Amino acid sequence: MHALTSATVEVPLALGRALDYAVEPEAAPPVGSVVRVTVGRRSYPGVVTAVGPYDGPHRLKPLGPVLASPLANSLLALADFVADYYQVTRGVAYGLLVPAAGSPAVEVAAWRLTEVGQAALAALPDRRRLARELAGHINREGVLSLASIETAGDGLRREFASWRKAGWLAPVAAVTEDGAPPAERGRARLPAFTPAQQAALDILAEEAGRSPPRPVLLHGVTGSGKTAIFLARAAETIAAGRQVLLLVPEINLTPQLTDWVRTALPAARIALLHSRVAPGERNRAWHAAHTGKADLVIGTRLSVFASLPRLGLVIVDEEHDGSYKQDESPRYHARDVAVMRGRLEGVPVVLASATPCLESWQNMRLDRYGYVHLAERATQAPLPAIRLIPARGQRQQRQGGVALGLVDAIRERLARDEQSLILVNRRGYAPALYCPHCAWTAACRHCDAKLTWHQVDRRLRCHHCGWQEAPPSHCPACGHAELAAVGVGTQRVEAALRELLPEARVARADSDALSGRQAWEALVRRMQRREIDVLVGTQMLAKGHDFPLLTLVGVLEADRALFSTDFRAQEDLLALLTQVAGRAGRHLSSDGRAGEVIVQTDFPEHEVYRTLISGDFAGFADALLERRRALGLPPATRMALVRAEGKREEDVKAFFDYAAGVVRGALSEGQVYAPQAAPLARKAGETRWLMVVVAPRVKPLQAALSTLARALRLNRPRVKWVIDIDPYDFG
DNA sequence: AGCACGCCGACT
DNA sequence: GTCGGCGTGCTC
Repeated sequence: MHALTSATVEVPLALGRALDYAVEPEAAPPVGSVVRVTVGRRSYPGVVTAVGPYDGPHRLKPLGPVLASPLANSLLALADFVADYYQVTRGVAYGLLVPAAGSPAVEVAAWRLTEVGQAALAALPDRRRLARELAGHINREGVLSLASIETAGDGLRREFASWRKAGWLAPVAAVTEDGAPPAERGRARLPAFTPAQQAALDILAEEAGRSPPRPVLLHGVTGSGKTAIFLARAAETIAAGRQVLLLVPEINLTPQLTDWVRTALPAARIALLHSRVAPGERNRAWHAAHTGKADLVIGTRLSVFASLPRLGLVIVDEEHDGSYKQDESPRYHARDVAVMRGRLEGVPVVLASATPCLESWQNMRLDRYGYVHLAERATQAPLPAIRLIPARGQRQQRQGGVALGLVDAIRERLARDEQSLILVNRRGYAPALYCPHCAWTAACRHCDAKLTWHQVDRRLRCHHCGWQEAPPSHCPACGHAELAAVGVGTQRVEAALRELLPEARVARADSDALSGRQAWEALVRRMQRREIDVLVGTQMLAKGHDFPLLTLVGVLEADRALFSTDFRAQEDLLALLTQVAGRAGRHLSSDGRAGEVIVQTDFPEHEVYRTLISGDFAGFADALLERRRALGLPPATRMALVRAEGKREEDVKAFFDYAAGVVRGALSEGQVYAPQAAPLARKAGETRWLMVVVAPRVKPLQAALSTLARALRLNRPRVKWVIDIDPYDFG
């Protein structure tokens, strides 16, 4: 009987254990290697966690190809942390570490011009600008280096792809990397720093020199030059021969930031790792990071797990942004994972924001984080003027939800050939179709939600499950003939503005009007070409491009956040308003005036609005923190949510009877709140409940929930359940 | 997580 | 008579 050798592999499935594969003893890949394996009839990337003799009962399948050399132990430790903390299997957590496309490292390092290509190029008309540009990247030996493509723009990459398809290029097997020394690659081109910026930079350098370094909160008002500061740190890190990880929120802003980074760090080798990058490209970027060929990785939340063997600095830009929290399993928070990664690797972490989240603020106050505050703008442009105007009460003075004061302000911009942006926190035309006679409202038959009236195609839509239907001609309850659309959504605002300002070119930007990236980019171009005077849209406009001629931002329906059931709604509103204020304030108007922000509110005395005007974020955050402490809410405590949904309500209730019992028995300190119907108690035909668990510290919370997770995986309940640690979404 | 197998309802 | 619902069990 032969002694069989096996490699134990964690696969990204909710299996709860690793699988063994047959390997040749002398050809076994080392622990930590990324490999491809077959599970059932499908193939997955996995991570080798052990190699040794096999004496188990299974008939082993052979191990697939090795996709990448071993991941660092610190990275495996990070995944172990994620598995324990967020209650997912080790396999799923390890799945975050492997390249999404999961194909082996590209062997090709460069491309050579073929004879066909040479001939074609010689006959190329001058007007093919992109082709000419790409040809300029070919060196004297007729070789086009991969690096020049990786750092190129979309257009050039498309051109490159078409050359390949046409057979103009042939692959060249791996050539030596371009050998610019780190000092050169870490060269920075940044504007001269103000004394305040220089002081901030000094503190960051000092904090980075601590051993071990602690995370630093880089808190700076819009326009204070935060980006320049962390890029200067990035440059120093690269010059020292280390790699930098720059996390950005999941937004359309990435191309702009990327351009900025490329200008500031002209010689750095940059890899982009966000979901919009095509799989092949992402795979290449992953390997560039893993092999140490990339100096800087820019990416969204998933890239917090990028393999970076020489990691020297982690930056989380807009650290308060909610898109860092994944809302599907594994429900990790990239900011928190970044902080943990910094701790595990002994690397400094910079958390940058104009409106830090309370979690980070508290850590700063407790001296767990360093603090750098930039209170002044680095540019000449003054902060935009904030104006609060009444939203309700004067019916005749507003139309379609737009106050006449705001309409006048838009008119002023039209006269000056400037642009306005109107933010409405709700899409559709009106959030309800209402019978004025009997108070009936159109409701979704699958959810506990009202249907939204969409005027554009005259349909009623559910924004929670996608259901749509034609409107009834008469009230189904009382037969009344006239149904009224009540409330305000983007479509109604758009319609109202078209009517009030017939000379204005009005466009709408929400998920109904813009599906996909092209539509968004087309809109951005139209804005840049001044083909739009007034842009009406949802929050998606708050982030995003810089429009030089945008001098007015109007905000409608902001007060809704003040009455939200979400305890974080107020800080989120302040962050949103601060961000949109930044949209208006980037540049001076033609006659030298600052941008203006007009918020329609009936609560001008509310602390969110007062803070927006005063800029006293510290006072706001400290007061909020005090209140959270009094209420026993995060970040003063740690919270977890157990959520479950099922077709039958009794199943869901039975589940929570059981789950509540398990957690009550296992929680040593803290509190298990009674299970309750979720805010949207019925969604897409499913009954949804949730249970809140709070503890003064993470450890007991985590212990109790891992007991629950184990119990639930053992005796599978008849409902879909999730455990959400540090929840942000209570829907 | 997928995917197959398996046993009970409304339809080409 | 078949298509298809999701309960149960397995993946090396």
